[in-house]
Amino acid sequence: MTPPPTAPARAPRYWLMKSEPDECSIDDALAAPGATVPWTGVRNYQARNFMRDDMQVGDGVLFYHSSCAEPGIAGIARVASGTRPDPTQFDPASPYHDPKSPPEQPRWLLLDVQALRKTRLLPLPELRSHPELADLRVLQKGSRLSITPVDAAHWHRIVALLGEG
DNA sequence: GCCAACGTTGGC
DNA sequence: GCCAACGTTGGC
Repeated sequence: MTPPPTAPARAPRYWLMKSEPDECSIDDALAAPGATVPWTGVRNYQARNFMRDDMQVGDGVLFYHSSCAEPGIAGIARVASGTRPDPTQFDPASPYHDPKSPPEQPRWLLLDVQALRKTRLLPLPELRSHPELADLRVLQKGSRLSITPVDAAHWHRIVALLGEG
């Protein structure tokens, strides 16, 4: 078997990405040039590895507001680039500064996320009210991961709940 | 502000 | 490699 001349496009994957609206809300993302923001500040190896190994341009993103008065899904976005080093890790003035990250081998990565549209807010309690979403990662007890994979079935259900299905 | 859950660090 | 201590996350 010879490999195909171009890599076959894999099925799109889906992700939930948490953002504190005080730092970057869905409105902030939509207002950015090209509605695209560099996803800075990921400082967790599992989340970094998702970006590096599993996320591809075009993947669907549920834009989630966390650490705020009304946590929940606030918009739809897409992965808009591959990964590159997150410059904030080398900035002593940044809260994301990591003095232990070797510049010749950066520890932390980011990718671009393009906001597609703001949706109604789908609050956490409403997500929890749907039994078919019970194993959504963000609903698990103690779930702190800022980037989590979302099953296609969950994605389609949530998009429908957002009134876009 | 509280606190449960989690990830990381570092002594051994 | 173990594991206690610590710092952080994030809903409430």
